[in-house]
Amino acid sequence: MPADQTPDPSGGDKISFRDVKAEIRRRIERRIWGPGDLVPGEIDLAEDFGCARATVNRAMRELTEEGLLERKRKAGTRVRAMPLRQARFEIPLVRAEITAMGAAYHYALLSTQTVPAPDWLRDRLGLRAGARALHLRCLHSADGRPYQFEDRWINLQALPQAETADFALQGPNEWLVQAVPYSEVEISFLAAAATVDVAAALGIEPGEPTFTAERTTWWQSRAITHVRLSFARGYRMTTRY
Amino acid sequence: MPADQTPDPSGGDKISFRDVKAEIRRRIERRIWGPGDLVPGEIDLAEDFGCARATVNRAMRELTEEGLLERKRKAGTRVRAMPLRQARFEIPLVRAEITAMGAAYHYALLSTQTVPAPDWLRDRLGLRAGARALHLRCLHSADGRPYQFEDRWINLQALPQAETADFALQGPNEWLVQAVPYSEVEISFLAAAATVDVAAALGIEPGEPTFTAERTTWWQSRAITHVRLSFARGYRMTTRY
DNA sequence: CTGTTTCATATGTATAGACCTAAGCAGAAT
DNA sequence: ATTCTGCTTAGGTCTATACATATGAAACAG
Repeated sequence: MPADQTPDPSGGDKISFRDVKAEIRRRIERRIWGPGDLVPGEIDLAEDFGCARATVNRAMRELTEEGLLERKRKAGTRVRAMPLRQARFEIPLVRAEITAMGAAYHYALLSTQTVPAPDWLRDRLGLRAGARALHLRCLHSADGRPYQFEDRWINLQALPQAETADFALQGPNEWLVQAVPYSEVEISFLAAAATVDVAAALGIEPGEPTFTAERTTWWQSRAITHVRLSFARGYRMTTRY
Repeated sequence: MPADQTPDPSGGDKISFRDVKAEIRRRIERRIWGPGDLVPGEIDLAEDFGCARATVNRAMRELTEEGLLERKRKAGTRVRAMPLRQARFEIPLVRAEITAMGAAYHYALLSTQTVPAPDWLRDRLGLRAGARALHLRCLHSADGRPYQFEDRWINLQALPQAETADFALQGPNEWLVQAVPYSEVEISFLAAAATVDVAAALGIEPGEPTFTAERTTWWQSRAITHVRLSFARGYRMTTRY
């Protein structure tokens, strides 16, 4: 995780929790406190740094959150023997992703269909037999070139208003965000061979490796939607930390 | 992000920042505070909830961190119109990943070679012409089945001790973690067609879609290592939030 | 009408003090 | 030796208070 973005308030005289974080980081990087070592308690550090315990506490709490420290009551705080490598990916809406690249965003609805949910979908979303689902296929383009193919299923039991919504102009993702405020999500990434229709939509060869994301969304324990996103050739999901 | 893991301290009488978080979450989910709305100030909320401002502050700070709120001084706090979808992936060592599945971990070093860094690598790591690099190829297996093929390059200028290290028993990843404490990382995920040697190592067909991670690591602005990890057929990287 | 200054205000953070709680440890009881 | 019991300790959190800082908005100047 990058350093905090607030500018260095080094003019100030009081010690900030940021200063404490930075100093602890430094001591870990320089191996002054080696992996697995027990670090001094909050009270001692507060005294060393000339600040309140709460300040040290916040610094250490955040460093723990970032994977550098391990804390346990009574046992004290230790430098993680093996720093937790964690990456955070922002999952923007396609529109935002494309316009952020400075490209023109274009959306097209390829097909809509209300059908009985297939078995694998019923299984995935926990629907009863015979449940109906809305099946959408869309294409998102950047500067006229296919960027992402969206294959979406919406649970009509949970979201009946989806059946009458118009997805010709607004993508289902954007419609859903305004229809369902906040939700539990399971997302996975995988490499898949392009199926015939994915290949046709993206303008690639069937069987080509395709970076794919699958996302299932629940709201208050009810499955709302399942989507499979297939990205154009050469797509990379990148982050720094 | 999942709810905090600490057990509900509902026996307590004082209001916890967790309670405040949960209640604010509820109000957002139930649309009591709709997207884009300005929410009451910390002082008002503290009064409402019957707790100190610091408690409300922590609750709102964390919700902001989690992408549900937007805060600006003087302007106040708003519900994010479009909640920031962010996923955090833990990048465990392969060993941990495999043993966590309950499978037996096995590591094999396929080849080691000290060579002049190829152009693409020099470019990637910012090395000068003629710089030497250590090139390793390894296979990580789960219950005897290939799981991940590792194609790693180590900058010998930055880490000369790598040349004499023994990677026959310990994987380069684990060696590096103990050699370089904490580092800046760029990681990307992509779908690639298996090259001949990747396919041979993983026991798949050349050209098969392969989930691939590429990671470059710096320490104090010096490039340390670049690695390309190719995962076995069917691999998925999954998370919930 | 536009650029500048001032002011009020919401958030951001530091502090001292208090109490809670998990958990390591030691000594007692079995 | 093993289990139980309490003491002690380090972190976890809340409170009340104070000051810092960014910034929207209003007052003001050109």
